[in-house]
Amino acid sequence: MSSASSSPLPADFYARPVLEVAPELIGCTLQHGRTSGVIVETEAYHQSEPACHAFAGLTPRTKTLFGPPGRAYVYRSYGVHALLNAVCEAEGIGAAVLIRALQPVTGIARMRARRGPLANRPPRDAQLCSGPGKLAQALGIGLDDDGRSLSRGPLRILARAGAWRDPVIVEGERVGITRAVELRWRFCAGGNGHVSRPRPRSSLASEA
DNA sequence: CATGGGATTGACT
DNA sequence: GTCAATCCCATGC
Repeated sequence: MSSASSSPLPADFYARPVLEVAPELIGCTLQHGRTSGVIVETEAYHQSEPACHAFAGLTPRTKTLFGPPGRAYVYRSYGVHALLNAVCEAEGIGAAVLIRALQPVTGIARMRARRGPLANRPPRDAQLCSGPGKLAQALGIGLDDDGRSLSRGPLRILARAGAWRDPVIVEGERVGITRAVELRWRFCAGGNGHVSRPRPRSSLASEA
């Protein structure tokens, strides 16, 4: 019937320029155990620009970032939140796509339980995964997942399917960084209500 | 060994 | 709009 189950993206999908991969991940499904959601917001990072962790070179923290493509790079932000990235380009090059927001699909009750009572206030589902720290908490992704494959095992990203086969994508500037702020390396699903703030400026005229 | 910064979130003015 | 919480790790003495 209409619920087409799609396949995990192979490692080769990620072995390309990070600026190609980042927009193509919009509409794909991130799955961890029984919880999953459609990716509606991403950002690209590359060792050539100073907002990327790899800019300073290979360190213990960024070991995974320089490793083979198609794996998860998970690190702690502000001492509080776990952030999930998909490692891209060839091994030895530090590049990754930060997964910033999901539209929840399965395991929503479990996501609400993990996120706590704050996420149980309306608009509930719009706030469940509307940020990189939020989605990691909702899906139970932690530092333990650093280095894991995104093609095999409990943590996977599945190819676009169904209504998400050809999404409208809006570009904008990356969020929460202090350097290379002018690069428009943020990609969002156009008009989607599950994107994090600030919502990107759409090129479409304002609606009546 | 001490210090400072950071790809965030939630609470508050 | 502002601001603190909180931990990993890069840097420097």
